[in-house]
Amino acid sequence: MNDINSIRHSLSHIMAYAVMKLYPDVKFAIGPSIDTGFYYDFDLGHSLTTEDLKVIEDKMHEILKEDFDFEQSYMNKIEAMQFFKNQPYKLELIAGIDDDKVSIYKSGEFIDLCAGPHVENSKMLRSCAFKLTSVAGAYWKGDATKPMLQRIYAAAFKDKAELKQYLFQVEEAKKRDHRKLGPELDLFFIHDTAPGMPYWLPKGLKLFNTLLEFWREEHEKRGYHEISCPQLNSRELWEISGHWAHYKDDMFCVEGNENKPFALKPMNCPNAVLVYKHKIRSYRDLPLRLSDCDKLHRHEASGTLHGLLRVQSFTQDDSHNFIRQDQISDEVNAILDIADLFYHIFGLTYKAVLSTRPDDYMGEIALWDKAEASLKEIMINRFGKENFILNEGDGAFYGPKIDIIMKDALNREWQMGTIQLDFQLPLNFNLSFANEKGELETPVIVHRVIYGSFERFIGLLIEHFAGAFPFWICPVQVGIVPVSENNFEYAKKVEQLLKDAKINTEIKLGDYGMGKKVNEFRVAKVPYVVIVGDKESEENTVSIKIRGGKQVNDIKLDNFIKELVKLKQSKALELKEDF
RNA sequence: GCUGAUGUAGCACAGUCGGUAGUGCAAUUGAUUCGUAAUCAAUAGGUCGUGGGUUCAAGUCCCACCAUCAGCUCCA
Repeated sequence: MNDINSIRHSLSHIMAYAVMKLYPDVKFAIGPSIDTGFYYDFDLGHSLTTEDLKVIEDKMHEILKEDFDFEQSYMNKIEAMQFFKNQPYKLELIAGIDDDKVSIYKSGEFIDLCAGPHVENSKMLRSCAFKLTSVAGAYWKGDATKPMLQRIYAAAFKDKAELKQYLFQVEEAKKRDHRKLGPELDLFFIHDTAPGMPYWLPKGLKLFNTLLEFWREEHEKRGYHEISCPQLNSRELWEISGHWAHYKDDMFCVEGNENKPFALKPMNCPNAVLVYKHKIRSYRDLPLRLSDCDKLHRHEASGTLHGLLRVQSFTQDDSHNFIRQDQISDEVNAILDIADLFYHIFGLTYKAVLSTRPDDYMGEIALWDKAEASLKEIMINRFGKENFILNEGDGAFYGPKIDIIMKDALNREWQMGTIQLDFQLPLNFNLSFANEKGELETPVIVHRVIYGSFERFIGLLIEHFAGAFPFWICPVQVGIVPVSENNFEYAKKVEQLLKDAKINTEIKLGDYGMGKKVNEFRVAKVPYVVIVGDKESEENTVSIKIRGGKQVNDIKLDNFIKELVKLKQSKALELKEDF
């Protein structure tokens, strides 16, 4: 009965009790349990600081010394409204309850509108461990137009050991944070003068380009045609596409010469549409898949930026597929196949979400219904009925969509790939193609990305692998350490041969000890450190230290290179350890 | 954008009651020519995020702005 959720939920009531004692005028909102503890939202009429948390936490411990039951009782709505007459948020909640019977919990002097469950008695919470971790603003009912409340978050577990373990895990996860690892590994940095616009360093760009190259190969095989379009477009284009009306606050605008306003493109769609319109199209041209990896700029609210995961300048691995209505199912399936391939190669797991027609939809309802039915069928066939999330009414106004969600090191969710059907843009731009009878038909546009954006995907990869990437995407695949200056010549020969074989190689010819050089490569998480001394140069071999610590000696140089080329081609997740 | 917090050398950090900034690693130079997680020594490096204010005196106190961090909202 006293599962961890009732414990956490009960502790949230204890916290509310403590806040009530410290701030008698407080208005209570809601206080649920969450994965790692609980929170409670309060309206105090003023904000809380970190110091206040300590006071509240002390008060909670004081309350827990008391001995009281968590008593459930019921009221009808009228009684409840009367009882909570000074609690506007509770009144709103009561008004929203369908049943006339309302559940109330009393714990000590604190009485709350609550469906439970709770532990039976405050004694049962004494052995538990909790820590108030942060204060944050949170909008009432998650609505930015409603008042901002003060939310207190707490971590809570069955005992001290579990809490300590959790706090330790959080610290460990922070070490995987791409914002720390990325600059440390010389992949990228972000300067204060260009918030949310990453600088790609040589190693980071190498990784970026490896992903891009893989992407190009796989998409060319599947009938995609890459294009590139203007970064700056006249405002007129955005007015036709409808973006100006909906999106102008998020666009970086440029005052053009001769009073012609321009804006940096926040998405590629209108340009792709112009490429489509560049020629008269026939049904024989469809599906026409126009992909592009141009840079996009979106002005984001200042508090939302997050390393590479939420930036203002980024590169979607975009494509706009122009198809006939009866090609929707096949096309979406083919795109999901690509997504499977790409995520599988990196060992990434994901969650798929189908979002359907919102209230403010545009277009023909029959087309929506048909498209949604086929998307649903695809999802059920691929993931099983229970293994995808259906967000009714959460689609874009122009069409239903499938999103791919992944988690970062700290379990925060990020949208990666997305497949969006669009019935509206073809109408805004008056797109057409000639069918078999020579009549004009309107195509459907599928907007789709697989990585999502290279920036976000790389951010996630850094965290997923903690910087120790699979061999084929490592910016430095082999590090070379000569034992002494006498071995520089042979070391350079090894370097040249590896480079000829297109293996990313770095050599350390500095005037300092080899131990330090080996360590530098270890810190940089280089998969193979090649050590060459007199013995190796005489025998034309290498000794290697493999990432993780294993050592292998006396490997024939030509064999080593051959094996690395094979490893690179295989795109294996694991390093080869036997040579 | 909103709520709270943070900002000292490339990085990690110290700096007490307001008295004019330090340590380690990295860098540079010299010595060392070395067999696997960091050779020794010396040197250099900072308008303490930016701009105002209080004060005889500000890294330290106050205000504004910028950036970052934890959330909320939004989003690839």
